[in-house]
Amino acid sequence: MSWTDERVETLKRMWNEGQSASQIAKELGGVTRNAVIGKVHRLGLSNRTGVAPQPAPAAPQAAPAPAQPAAPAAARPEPAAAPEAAKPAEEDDSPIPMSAARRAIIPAGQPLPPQPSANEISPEALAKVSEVEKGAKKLTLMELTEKTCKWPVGDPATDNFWFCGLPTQSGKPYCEAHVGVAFQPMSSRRDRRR
DNA sequence: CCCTGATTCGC
DNA sequence: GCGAATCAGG
Repeated sequence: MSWTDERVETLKRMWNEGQSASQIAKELGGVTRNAVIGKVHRLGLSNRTGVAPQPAPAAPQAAPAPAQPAAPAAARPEPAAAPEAAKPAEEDDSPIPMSAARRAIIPAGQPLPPQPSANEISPEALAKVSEVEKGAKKLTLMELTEKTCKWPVGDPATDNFWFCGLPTQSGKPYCEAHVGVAFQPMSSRRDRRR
């Protein structure tokens, strides 16, 4: 397999969606996670943040060059992300707008099984879950394995029901995001690494 | 042991 | 440019 434009595009999209290299490799097929990571580096997008920080290579500018109003060079707005024409089919692609993903998921009345005894779950975790569910594999009961997140989504009495299916982090039954809401430590633990 | 990304280096 | 092997970490 080779890196066709299409495959590279998928790679970029998934990488920016926060998918892991192994997941991307699985999706693309014919490549290993190493290949994916290697490509990611070659493309120079190891940093998943949408906007490149740009280490300000600005020249020291010894002399401010007073005279000569010069042209309105001004600051470079940095085009940043292009509008990206929406794809016809395919799922909706959101660049992780943490702020917007703050709706009340878990509307009262819905049969949410592992309903955490505690009523307050970290908003971060909730946001992450709603995010993750958009990209869930939507597995059926039979498709679950020890490595797939078993978090149920939707109403079991309707067709709108599936299991998350994303990779479990370790020996847990859920993916990282769902572990976050499934197991709430005795005391709210605050630790943000990375 | 499962996984993650990062780096190296022969091809 | 590519990616397996390896490294470093959770």
